[in-house]
Amino acid sequence: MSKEATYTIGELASEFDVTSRALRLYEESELLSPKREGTKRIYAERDRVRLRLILRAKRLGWSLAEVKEIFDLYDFSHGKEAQLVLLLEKLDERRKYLEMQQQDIENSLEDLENIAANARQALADIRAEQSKVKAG
Amino acid sequence: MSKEATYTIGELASEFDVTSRALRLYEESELLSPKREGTKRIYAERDRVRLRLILRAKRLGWSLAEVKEIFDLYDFSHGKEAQLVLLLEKLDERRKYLEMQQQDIENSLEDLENIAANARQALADIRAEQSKVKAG
DNA sequence: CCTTACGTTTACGTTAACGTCAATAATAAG
DNA sequence: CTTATTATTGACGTTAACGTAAACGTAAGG
Repeated sequence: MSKEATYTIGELASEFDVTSRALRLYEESELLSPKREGTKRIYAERDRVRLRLILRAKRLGWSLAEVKEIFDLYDFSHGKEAQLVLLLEKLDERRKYLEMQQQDIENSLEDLENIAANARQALADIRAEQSKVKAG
Repeated sequence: MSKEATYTIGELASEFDVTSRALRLYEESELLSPKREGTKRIYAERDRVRLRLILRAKRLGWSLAEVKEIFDLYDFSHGKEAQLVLLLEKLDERRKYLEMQQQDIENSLEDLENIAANARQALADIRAEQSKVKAG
């Protein structure tokens, strides 16, 4: 009996801090599929979940087309063997890329930390020198 | 005495699997600064290192402008206190974003693995059904 | 009834990161 | 010397992911 929660475009936009223009683009790109109430878009929980996924994917550098590919494979995978095989292949491909990114991030964090350590040392040196001058 | 290794644009391009057009763009964007030998670009080890960093950053979704910001801060940080403080702030900002991406990747990997597990199960079911039919 | 808020479609503008010529030069190989 | 190969500088084209503005509809509140 519990009617699922629904959202207007404005609500979703402000919750996820995106513009309604973006939400309309995601719909045009077939990533979201809100119902209509007259002319107005009504987003369901499913759309909200997908929006969260879209934005996470974007933070990792995915294009909308890449997100759509996974969504589509997932949506159409119920049944056919060939589709399932294809889905598994694509998932594996994505997994490998994510693991590469994981390594990239670790390396980046190391590099940043090394630079930061040097900078902190240089800063400490400068400040020590300034105290000496003041005290001298 | 050891003269450092140098590279032509073609060599670097093929080593990193990018086009020479991209290398020229990175130079125009002030990310690389090859010397010239007449009119031809001569890349040094420093450029090669930076190119590696650029490409890694790109895999993580950075824009060229973001890469340049860090390069510049790093290059100009030797000396001034204010610059060092700014550098440390930016590094910390980047670190936080990288950590968010790390979390995003973990979540993504979990999601992909769940989908894959379901797909493998569905595939196994289909194949078991097919064997039954053949055998029956 | 008028305003305010929120929504709609249509359509042109913008930025980043290259791709893709074209015309030309320098250099190496046969 | 001729021919590839590799390079150069323009300069225009392209795609993605929105931004932005115009012109309009609708529903609520005072």
